[in-house]
Amino acid sequence: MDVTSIIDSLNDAQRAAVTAPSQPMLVLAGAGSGKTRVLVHRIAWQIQVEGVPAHSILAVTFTNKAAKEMRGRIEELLNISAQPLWIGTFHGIAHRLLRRHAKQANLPEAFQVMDSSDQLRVVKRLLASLNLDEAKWPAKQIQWYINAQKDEGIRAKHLLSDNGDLFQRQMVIIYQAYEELCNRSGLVDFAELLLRAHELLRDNEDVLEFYQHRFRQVHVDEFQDTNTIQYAWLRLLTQGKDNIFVVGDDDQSIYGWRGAKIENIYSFQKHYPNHQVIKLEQNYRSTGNILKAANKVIANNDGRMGKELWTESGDGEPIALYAAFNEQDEAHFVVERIRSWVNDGGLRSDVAILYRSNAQSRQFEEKLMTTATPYRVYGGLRFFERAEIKNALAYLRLTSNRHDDASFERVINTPTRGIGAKTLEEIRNIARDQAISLWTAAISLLTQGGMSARAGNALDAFLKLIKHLEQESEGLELFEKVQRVVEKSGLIELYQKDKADKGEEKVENLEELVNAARLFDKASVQMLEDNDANLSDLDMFLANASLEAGDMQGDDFDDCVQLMTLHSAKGLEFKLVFLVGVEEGLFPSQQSVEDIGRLEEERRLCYVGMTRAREHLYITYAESRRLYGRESYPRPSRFLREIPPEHMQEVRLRASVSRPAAVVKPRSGSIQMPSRYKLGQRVSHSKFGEGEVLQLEGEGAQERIQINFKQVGIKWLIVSMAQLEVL
DNA sequence: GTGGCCTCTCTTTTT
DNA sequence: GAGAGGCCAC
Repeated sequence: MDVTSIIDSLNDAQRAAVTAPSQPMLVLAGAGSGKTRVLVHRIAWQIQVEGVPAHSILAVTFTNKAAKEMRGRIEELLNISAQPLWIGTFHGIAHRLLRRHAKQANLPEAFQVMDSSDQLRVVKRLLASLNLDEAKWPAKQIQWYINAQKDEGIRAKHLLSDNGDLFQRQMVIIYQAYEELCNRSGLVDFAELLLRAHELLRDNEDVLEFYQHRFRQVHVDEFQDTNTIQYAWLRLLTQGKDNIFVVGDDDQSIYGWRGAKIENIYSFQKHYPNHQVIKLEQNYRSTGNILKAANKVIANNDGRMGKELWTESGDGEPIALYAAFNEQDEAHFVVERIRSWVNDGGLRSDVAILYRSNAQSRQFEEKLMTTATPYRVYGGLRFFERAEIKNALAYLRLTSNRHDDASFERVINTPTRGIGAKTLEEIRNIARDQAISLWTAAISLLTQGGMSARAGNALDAFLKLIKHLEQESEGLELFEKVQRVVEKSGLIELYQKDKADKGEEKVENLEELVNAARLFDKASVQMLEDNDANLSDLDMFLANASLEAGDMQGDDFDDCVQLMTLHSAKGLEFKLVFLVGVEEGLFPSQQSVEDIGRLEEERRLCYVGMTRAREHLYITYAESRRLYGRESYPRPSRFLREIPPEHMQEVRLRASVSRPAAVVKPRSGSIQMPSRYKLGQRVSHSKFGEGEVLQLEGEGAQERIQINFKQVGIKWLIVSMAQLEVL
C-alpha cells in the first residue's frame, strides 16, 4: 500500500503520532507545529492503513470553520468523500445525537435550538413572571449561572438539597423554573445540547453501546478548550477502549472564562493510564526571534506541561516595539507601516492588527479609511443574529411549533398590531397559572372572553396569521415558505416604512434570508443518515441558523488588512502582525490582574498573539489613551518586560515628526516620561501654568514623573510629554 | 406606541 | 463616550 502521501511530509514527532497503534494519545502541539495536519493525517492513516471504515470515525472540533477545514483536507489527502465521517463541533454532534434519539433524550421531536440571545430573553421573561426585580437578579448573571451549572453537568434537582444562602437558593429556584419552561416550550440552549447528549448516553445503555461500538476512533481538536461536560461525554464514548486521540496546547487555553478546563489535559493522563504523550515542538511558522520571545513570555506561567518551540528557520528581525504618544498616534504608526509594506509589494491580507478588545478597532478603522486601505473587521453581529432575521425566524418557528414561547413573545406585536402590554400580561398570567404555553393561553383568553373588542380582534388576528402561514405553506419549497412568512408577517412592510437609514438594509437582509433558504442544502447539514430523525426542511434550516449563525459571511478573498481580537486570531497566521494596545489595564485587562489564574490566561493570550506572526511582529502601546471617555495614562504591559531585550528593538520616529497635543486633566497618579526631566525642574503648561517636578522613578522610557502645578491650585497632575516645555 | 431622556456599564466569544 | 435599556410623557 502506498502510504507516502500520508507520512512523507511529516517530521518524526508528527509521524509517530500519526502512525501510533490505537491507544489513548495526547498530542501536545505548540503553536504552528502542525496540529491540524497531524489530526488530518492520523484520520487518513486509520482509514487507509488500519482499514477503519470512514463512518466509524468521529472527529470533534469547537468551531464550524475548523470542522469544515478538517473535512476538506481529509478529502483532499485521500481523494475520497468525507461525507460518512462524523466531523463536527461538540454542539453539532450533540444536536445530531439528540435529533436521532429525541425520545430517549426526553425531548419533543421538533425541539428548537436557542442561541444565547434567545436564552437571555427567556430568562428575562421568566424573571418577570416570577415577579423578581431585575435590578436584584440581573438576567445576564442568571444566564451565566445556569450555563455554568450545565457546563458542570449539574441540574437544578442536584442543587435543591443544598443549604446555601438565600441568594443561592433563589438561583436554584430560578434555574428549575427555567428548565421547566424550556421543557414546556421544546427549547434547548447551547449548554443543554451538551448536557442532554451526555445524559442520553449515560442513561440509555443501548444507545451508549451502539455509539461506543460505532465510533472505532475518536479524535478531539483543541482539547484544552473542553469543559467538564464535554470531557465527560468523551469519556463515556471511549470508556474501556483505547481509541481516543486528542490534540491540544495547554499554553493556548484562552477560554477558561467560559468554562474550559485546562485541567482536562492533566485528568486525561489519569483517566487513561496507558496513554502516550507526544509533543510537537518544531515550529514551521515564525522566525527565531519571535519564537524565543514567546517562549520567554509563556515561561512565566506556573504548572505548564512544558514545551519549548524551536525552528529551523533563521532568527529573522527582532520584534519591533513602538511607544505611541496616544491611541491616534498608535493607529497612525500602524497604518503607515502597512502602507509601506504594501508599497514594497506585500499583500494586505498578510497583515493583521490584533487587539484585546473590540472597542480598539475603531481608531484603526478610521485611519485605514482615510488612507483608503481596504480592511476587514472580524466579529460583530452576524447574519442570523440580526434583529430582523431573528424576527423572521421566530415566525417560522411558531409555524413549526406553536408552543415556542420565546418566539411567540418576540413577534406577537412585531410589527405592532395593537396587542399591548396589558393583553400580553394577561396571557402570561394564564400561561403561568396553568403551566401552559403562551399560545394555548392566548386561545384560552380569547374563548373565555372579557377582553375589549379591539384587543380581542388584534389577538385573534395574530393567531389566525400564524395558522394561515402554516396552512398555506403546506407542500411548498422551503424558500417559498420563508418568502411567504417574510411578506405576510408584515416585516418587510415594517422595515420599508422605517426611513432611518437601516430600514433598507433590513429589507435586503430579509431577502437574503429567502435566498439562504433557497440555497440551503440539507445534505450538507450532515443529518440525513439512514435512521436519522425525520425532520422537516424547515426544522433543519432553523436548527442550522442557531448552530451556524455566522457561516453566511463566507470567506473573503479580497486583499484586505485583517482586524480582529486576539481570541479570534487563534489558529490563524500572518506574515506581518501588529499587537496593539499592550498596556496594563488593557492587556492584561484590568479585571484580570488581581487573580493569578486569570492573569496567566492573559499571558497565554499574549503568547497566542505573538505566535500568529510569521515574519514580522510589531508591538505597540500608547502613553496616553482615551478610554471610556476619559484620558488615561497606562503603563506598558508587564508582558513587555518579559520579552528579553535582545529579541526586541524600539522603533524611533524621525525627529521631525511632531507629536499631537492631548488634553490634560487634573488627576492623581503618575505618567511615563523620558529621562530629560530632573527633580525640582520647573515645567510650564499653557493651561495650568508653571509647576515643579516632585518625583521621578525608573529610567528611560519607563520613567514616571509627578508634577505639582501651583498656579491653578491643583496638587497632582498627570500630563503627557507634549504638554511639557522645559523652562 | 413612540420618542426623548436618564442611568448604567464598559473583556474576550463559539456554539 | 457610546450604546443599551428602562421609564415616563404624550
